[in-house]
Amino acid sequence: MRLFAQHGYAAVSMRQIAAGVGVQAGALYNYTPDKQGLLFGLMREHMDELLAARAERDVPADPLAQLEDFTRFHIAFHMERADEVFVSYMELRNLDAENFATIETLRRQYEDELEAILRRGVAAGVFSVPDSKIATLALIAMLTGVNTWYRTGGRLSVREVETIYWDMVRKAVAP
Amino acid sequence: MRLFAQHGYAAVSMRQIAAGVGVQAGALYNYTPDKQGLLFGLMREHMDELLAARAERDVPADPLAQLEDFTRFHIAFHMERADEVFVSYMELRNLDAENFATIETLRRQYEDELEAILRRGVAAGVFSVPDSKIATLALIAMLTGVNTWYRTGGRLSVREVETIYWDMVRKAVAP
DNA sequence: AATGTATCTGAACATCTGTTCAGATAAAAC
DNA sequence: GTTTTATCTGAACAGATGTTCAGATACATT
Repeated sequence: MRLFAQHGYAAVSMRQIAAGVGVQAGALYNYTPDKQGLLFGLMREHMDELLAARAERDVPADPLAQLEDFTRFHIAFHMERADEVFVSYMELRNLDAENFATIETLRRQYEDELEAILRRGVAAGVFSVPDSKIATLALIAMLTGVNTWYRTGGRLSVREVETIYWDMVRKAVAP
Repeated sequence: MRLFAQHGYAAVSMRQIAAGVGVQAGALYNYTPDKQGLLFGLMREHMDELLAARAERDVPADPLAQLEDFTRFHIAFHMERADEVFVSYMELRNLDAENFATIETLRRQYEDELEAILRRGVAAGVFSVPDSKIATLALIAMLTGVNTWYRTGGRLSVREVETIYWDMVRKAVAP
């Protein structure tokens, strides 16, 4: 996973992966049908864990608290899995049509959770967004952007970053 | 460029590139010292054009108008160069240290323009952001996210997308 | 028409690619 | 202690990779 994140799926050979886990290349084929299966497995696992972790949280009552919860969850989860996030966002094009569709469905599920929050908030009059679908994608892009600059050990804690982004998210959807 | 965007730098061979321009692989070496030089050339050209296009615009007077101008410019420019943007954001890891630093410097220049706008706005009391550097990166990530979903010929025009995002940007940095 | 310059071809190079598989090795089940 | 099962090795495979280069081709200048 670290190898894929650092060099890219296509640039990493089965022999490098095998060396990474201390084994010969041929042995990998006891665990994956082919190279793409390996990538797909990692991606699917990541998305499953994302949705599972999300489902475990108990949802607050009002949309504003739900949005804050989503924001903090998204940032915290993505920050502690920088490699997985990177690969899952970057290597989609290396999946064949079927595998791509599977991952895309999972991603859509996750996006739908945020969109549902926004819609409820708009209906309740506590949010105002020009277009709930676009707002969803815009906010997720903004939040996921943390991964491009955050490095553990920097001047800000995860909690502080959460708060900074929450401030902007809250205002962006304010009426 | 289209090939790099669709399949990724590492997944595209020199022979494929050559075929794309109707030539044999060897002929490419009259134009680039090696494969990475080709990627670097495309990236550098893209960043130069970005900064040049930005420099051509005459800047509005107040920070609010400047921010709107930046937002609309960024979206419009990035939407009409989907492939270049995609490659420039995705293939950074395939550059060696020196080339990477060059591109990174150009990107930083661009980000600094937005940050300067934000700082002026904060100083003038028309903006309020928790951290101007982070806000810069957050906004750029959000705006660049358009490239993940927008397809020409969809239900929204570029101008409409600009306006939708501008609404969210404006509110996100509001006092 | 003859020369010089720039570009392109097509083959060759050494090396790497994903994948397969017979046989070695180890662990588990009886 | 023997047999079954699972896992790993190491070599082999056919083909692709980036890059080089002598020679062909086309074009511009004299």
